[in-house]
Amino acid sequence: MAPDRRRMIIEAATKSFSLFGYKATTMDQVAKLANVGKGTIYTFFKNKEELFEEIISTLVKEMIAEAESVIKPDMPFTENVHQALYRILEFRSQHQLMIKLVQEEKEMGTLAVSEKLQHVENEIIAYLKQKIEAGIAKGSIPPADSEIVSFLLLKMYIALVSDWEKHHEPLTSRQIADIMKGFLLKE
Amino acid sequence: MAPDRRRMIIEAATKSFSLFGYKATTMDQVAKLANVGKGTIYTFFKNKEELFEEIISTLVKEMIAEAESVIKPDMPFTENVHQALYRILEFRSQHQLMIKLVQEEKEMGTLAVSEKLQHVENEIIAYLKQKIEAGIAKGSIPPADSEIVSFLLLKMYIALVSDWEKHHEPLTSRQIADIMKGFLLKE
DNA sequence: ATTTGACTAAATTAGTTTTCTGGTCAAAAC
DNA sequence: GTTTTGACCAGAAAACTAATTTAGTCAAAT
Repeated sequence: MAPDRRRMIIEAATKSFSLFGYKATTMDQVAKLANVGKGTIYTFFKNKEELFEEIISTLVKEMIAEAESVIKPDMPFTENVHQALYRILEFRSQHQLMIKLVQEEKEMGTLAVSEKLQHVENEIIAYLKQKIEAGIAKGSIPPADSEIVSFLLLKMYIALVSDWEKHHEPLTSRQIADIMKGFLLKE
Repeated sequence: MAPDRRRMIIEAATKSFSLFGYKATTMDQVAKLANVGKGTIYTFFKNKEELFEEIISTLVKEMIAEAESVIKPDMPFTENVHQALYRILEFRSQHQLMIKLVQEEKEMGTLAVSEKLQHVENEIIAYLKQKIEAGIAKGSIPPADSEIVSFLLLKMYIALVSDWEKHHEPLTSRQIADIMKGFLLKE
C-alpha cells in the first residue's frame, strides 16, 4: 500500500477519458477514482491538459508497439507496411480512448482533443516515414519523398478504411494491401 | 422588365448563401433581395432546402464545365485527369459559395449543408469515374476498379491540396500531377 | 516533505423569456 | 381566373439570467 500515486492517477484518468471523454472528465472525478486528493494530481501534472498529454503519449507508444508486433522480417516490405498501417488503424478503431476522442472531436470540437489527435497522426506519419526511408535505402521500394509518401499512405488508408465504408461495401484487407502495393512500388 | 421571378429568386438566394451561408440566410431576406413577396418563392420551390438544392445542382454543372474546359484532347490522358481534378479543386477553393459552405459545415455542422457537400463530392467522383472508364477502355491506363480509383484520386487530391498545406510548404501542380500519374499508371 | 480538500474565480449549464424564421393562406393585384 | 403578396402563426433559436460546476490554489493536516 505504498501506492504509486502517479500511476493510480494516470490509470484513473485513462479510464475516465475513455468512458466520458476529455471535457466530461473532471479532476475531482479523477482524484476520487485514483483515491487521491485533488491537490496530489497537481504535484505530478501541471494541469489537466498535461495529464492528458501524458496519456496520449502512452497511447502512441502502444500503437507503435502494436504495429511493430505484426511486422514479419521474412515478408515483403510492402506487405509489412500494409500490416503495420492496418494494425494502427485497427487499434484506432478498437481502442476505447481513441473511439471516445474521435467522437468528442466530431461532436463537440473540443480544442485540446483536436490537438492531441493531430499529434497522434503526426506520430504515425513519422513512424511510417522512418519505415519508408529504410525501405528506400534497402532498395525495397523506389526512391521518393518519404514525407509525402507517408502522408499519402495514411490519408489513403483512412479514406479506404473509414470513408469508403460510408457508401460502399467494406474492402478486404487484401484489396487494400494490393492498392497500396501498387502505390508504393510505382515511380 | 418582365422579370423572370424564378431567376431573380435563385440569384438572390445564391448571393445570400454565398455571403452568409445556408442557415443565416432567411427566406425574408431572399424575398427582399429578389424584389418578390415571400410567398412567391414558395410557388417555385417547395421549401428552403429545395431552393438550396437547385443552386447546388447548378454549381455542380459549373464545376464540371470548368473541368471539361481544361481538357486538351492532344494531351496525355493522365495529364488531362490531373488538369480536370486540379481545376475542380481550384474551383472549390475559389468559389464563394463553396468556401462559405465548407466553412459552415466545419463550424456549425449544419445538416443540410453536409448533405449537399456530400452530394457534390459524389458528383465529382461520378464524373471522374466516367473519365477513368473511358481511359481504361482506350488503353490509356491499366484496368482497375474505376469506383475505387476515382474515390482515391479525389481523396488524394484533397489531402495534397488542402491538408498538406496545413503543416508543409504547398506542393506545385507539377508535383501533384507526378504523384497522381504514378498512381494511375501502376497496377 | 507530502498530501489534502475547502475555497475561489471563471466557465459552463439550466431555465426562462424574447426574438426570429420557415412556411401558410386569405386577401389584393393583375 | 390566376398570380402575387405580406401579415400571421407555431415552433425554433437566441438572448439573458441565475445557479451550478470545475480547474487550479494553498493553508492546514499528516
